[in-house]
Amino acid sequence: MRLMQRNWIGRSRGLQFAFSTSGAPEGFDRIEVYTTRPDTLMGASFVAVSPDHPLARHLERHDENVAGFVAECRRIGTSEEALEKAEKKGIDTGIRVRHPFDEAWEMPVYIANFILMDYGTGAIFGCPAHDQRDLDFARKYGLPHPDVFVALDAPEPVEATAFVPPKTEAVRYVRGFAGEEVQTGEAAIDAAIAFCEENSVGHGVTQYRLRDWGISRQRYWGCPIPVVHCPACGVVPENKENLPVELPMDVSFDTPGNPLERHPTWKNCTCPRCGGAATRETDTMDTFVDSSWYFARFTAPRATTPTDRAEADYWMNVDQYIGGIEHAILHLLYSRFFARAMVQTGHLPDSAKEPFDALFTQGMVTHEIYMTRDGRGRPVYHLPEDVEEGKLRTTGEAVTIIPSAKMSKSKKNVVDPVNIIGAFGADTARWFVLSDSPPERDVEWTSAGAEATYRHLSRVWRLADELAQAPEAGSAGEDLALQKAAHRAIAEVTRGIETFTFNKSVAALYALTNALQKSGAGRAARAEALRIMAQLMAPMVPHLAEEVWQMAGGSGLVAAAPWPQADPALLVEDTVTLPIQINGKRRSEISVPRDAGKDEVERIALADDAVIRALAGGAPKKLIVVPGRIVNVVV
RNA sequence: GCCCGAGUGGCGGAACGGUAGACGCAGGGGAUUCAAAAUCCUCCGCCCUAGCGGGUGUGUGAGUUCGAAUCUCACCUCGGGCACCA
Repeated sequence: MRLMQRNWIGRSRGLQFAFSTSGAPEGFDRIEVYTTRPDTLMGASFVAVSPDHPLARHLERHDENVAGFVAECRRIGTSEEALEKAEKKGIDTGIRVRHPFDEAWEMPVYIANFILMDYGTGAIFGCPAHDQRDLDFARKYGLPHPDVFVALDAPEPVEATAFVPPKTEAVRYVRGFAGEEVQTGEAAIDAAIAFCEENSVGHGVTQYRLRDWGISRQRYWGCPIPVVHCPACGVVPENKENLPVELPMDVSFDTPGNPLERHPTWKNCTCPRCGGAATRETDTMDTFVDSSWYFARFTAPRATTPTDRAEADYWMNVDQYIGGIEHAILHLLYSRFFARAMVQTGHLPDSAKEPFDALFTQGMVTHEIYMTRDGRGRPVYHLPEDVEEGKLRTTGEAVTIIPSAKMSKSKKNVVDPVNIIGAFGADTARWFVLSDSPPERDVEWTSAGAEATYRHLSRVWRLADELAQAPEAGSAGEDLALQKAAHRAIAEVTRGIETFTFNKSVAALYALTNALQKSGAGRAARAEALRIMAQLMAPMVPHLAEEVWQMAGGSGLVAAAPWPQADPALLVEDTVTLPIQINGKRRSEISVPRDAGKDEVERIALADDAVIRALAGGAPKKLIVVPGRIVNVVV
């Protein structure tokens, strides 16, 4: 998670410096470049700038060839996929630069299609030996590719494949200029930056990758952006007393597009500055803007200011964030950013700089997608409940089944638990949803088994109902056995809830139900076990739990009763069954007292039939006894 | 291409390096019933065996260990993210 965010932010440390030029137009006597590998400066063979670089823009106006090339780059440049497949191309500007360490060393300046204007300075120096893109480019245009460093074990010069070892790996520098001859890339980079700073060649720079942080969307569903477009004053912010600008309710979605665009009374307004006729911004904010700070707002939902500091101080932080992995680098990152800003503006306490104390990443619920096509061949999606055996319920038309994907309203592959609730009740629906899959995993939705869940809950109710018929007193042994089972359930259900493995909690409750059903315990012991069961299942099946609680003699509401505590003394067994392995394979098992010493376990194990057979009179080569766990005999 | 994550019965899934498959679903057999529903009992990874029992088995291949689903390395498949970032 943190790694994904780190990659997204794209922090890098490098060197920024300038090449001095010759033959360049006025105002371009220096070209600033940025590199994360300043240690490869002696392997430079060309300089390349982005088609959007000021130099390229300048040349575009004076040179037909350049204009043609740049236009071509822009044409391809729109689609990311095209960009990926596009060949590395460039055009020689005729301009030359001098190497910062050697006045006599000249290199050509290209405009190249693979250089991005919005990262670094929009200009690079190419080091073909240690960058595949640069190497492809250099080979295409017949430029040299001198090695800067070689592998320690196989010092071969670079040919078709650039030599790019991890920065943590030590290599031998053959054209180094700072630091040791043999050093890691990391060390060399640090040494190179230090060297360049000392010699006033350049300075170290930490870069962040900038990505699309635009917040506006052309749609109705979102907070209006409180900005007014005035023909006289231009773009004007709405006055504070008019905030918030609220969405109009009387909109229709009959025609495609943003309804705000064609809403006359909302769209037309007066300019907050000059009072003249103006129009509102019809773009709205993406929902991530709201979701990035709603948890802070929730601490004081009726406050007239964004937050109430006393309330925020009291309630923040968020104890537990639960969300899908798709939020990892979007919502979670934006929220952290917002929280930092809100700490600085005084809306949140300092401790909320990181607003979430814990994160649980839940899986997605998936379902098949059912599709037909309309008269014009456009896809039409259908709800699962409208489809039966591959055909539409209404018309009998066959549907195309698209493999399972995350549920989405637009694809209509959503299911509503309302069917289960209608047939079996809310308790069954909740238990069913929690029972099988651990929540961090993706699950294919199926309602198969809902009925079985209902049968199980009925069985629990029946067990409570039959309590009166149980014998007044059971044997002490049976009573104790049931008590132990109940306390084991307390331990397991509690652990399951605390670790979000609700499926394991449910499994433990099944086990307790089975134990109760088979038990010969007396009425008091059964009632106690039932009360514990009611408490343990209350979070999952609150209605049934209250009933069972009452039937078993609980007082008040089970929801108000304190969570039961497992008695450690009841969690241990007096005798344990130990598996016996012979050469690591399970061959037998023995029963020993819980507190049996190693010697005693050994003695019992060596008396076991299977062990005697395996040893055939000889002595074991080795005997491993892990108390309470296992015995392994090596022969 | 790079970076994460996951691969266990027919299915959902359990297993601090210590009896693989808990618990559930589906399925088989039986009891009860005139019959059914409901309920209860029982079996249930695969192969061999009449049975007792044996072999084999956690994506594939190696390794560490007395012992590996679990740890290490390589590979395969699937899912997700990023993707010319100098």
